[in-house]
Amino acid sequence: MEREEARNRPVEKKLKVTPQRIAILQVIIDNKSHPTAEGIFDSVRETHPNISFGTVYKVLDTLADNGLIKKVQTEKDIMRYDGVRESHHHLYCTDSDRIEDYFDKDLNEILKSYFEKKSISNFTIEDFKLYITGKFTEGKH
Amino acid sequence: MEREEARNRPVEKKLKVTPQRIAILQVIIDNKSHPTAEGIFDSVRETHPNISFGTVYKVLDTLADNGLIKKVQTEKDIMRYDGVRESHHHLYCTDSDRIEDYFDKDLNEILKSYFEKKSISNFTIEDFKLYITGKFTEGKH
DNA sequence: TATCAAATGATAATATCTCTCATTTGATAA
DNA sequence: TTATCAAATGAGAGATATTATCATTTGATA
Repeated sequence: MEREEARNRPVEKKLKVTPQRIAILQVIIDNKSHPTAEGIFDSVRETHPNISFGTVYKVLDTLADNGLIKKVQTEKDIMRYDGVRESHHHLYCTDSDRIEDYFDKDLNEILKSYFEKKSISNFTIEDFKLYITGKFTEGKH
Repeated sequence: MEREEARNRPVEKKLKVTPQRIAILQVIIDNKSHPTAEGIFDSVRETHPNISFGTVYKVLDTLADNGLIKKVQTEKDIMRYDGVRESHHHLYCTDSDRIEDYFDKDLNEILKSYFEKKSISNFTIEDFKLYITGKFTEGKH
């Protein structure tokens, strides 16, 4: 699934399409659970046993700098990475360290129109994201 | 200013009121710019030359665990701390590493009523915060 | 003012992430 | 297809933020 995607994203930004970048992007795109650099490293190692940690960090930085993936902060001091590029919000569980994406077009509209009317002095808004903290309840979670 | 505050907060949670805790809280409450652990350490050292880094981290963790201060994530992998306890949002500058508090009661109301009507499946909301990214423009910033 | 759980200070250890640089490689054009 | 070269990689050292350990000290309570 999404085989093309991992190859196409670097091209968009005129970045070299290396096997390492494809593999790393593939992991992030397939894995919806916001993996850490270490998790990505472990996964990529399965198919690229020689890739180094330094490369993983550099690729992640490059991809994030070019907006091809997003860095996500956690309560802990570990970065996580998100391959979803459409505007979305995050659900943070206060029990576990889990983060889930939250898509809500209505909410996006409300926020967008709110800040079209109301500007913040001395600040130009580029983007906003809602961090919703709480607890996952029963069910599949 | 706010001299009592730093003494009272630990009492609320039945934490021991130690000089180190008072000093650290004082720095965070006085300093509106979301200081780092290092910045806090440096400030506190001026009045408590023997305090250790480990103590600063432990106090910060204890205070944050008890909700007396808040941990704030940055794009970098450094934690920052916020002494403001009333509900507020954050402005992130994409140029500098600066974070500013953003208070907006109207926005809080809109979000609150939105999520009263619309629930998220399998998730119980405890709190939400809007992370607004953009750039500080001319003026005092 | 005696007691003791809790907090502190000193220091070592861990973990995440960055840097350096020699080598390799993807993209471009001859 | 092949030559060229800027850019990317791998290996390993290094930097920095944070945590752990533990003997000593201290704040709160009785």
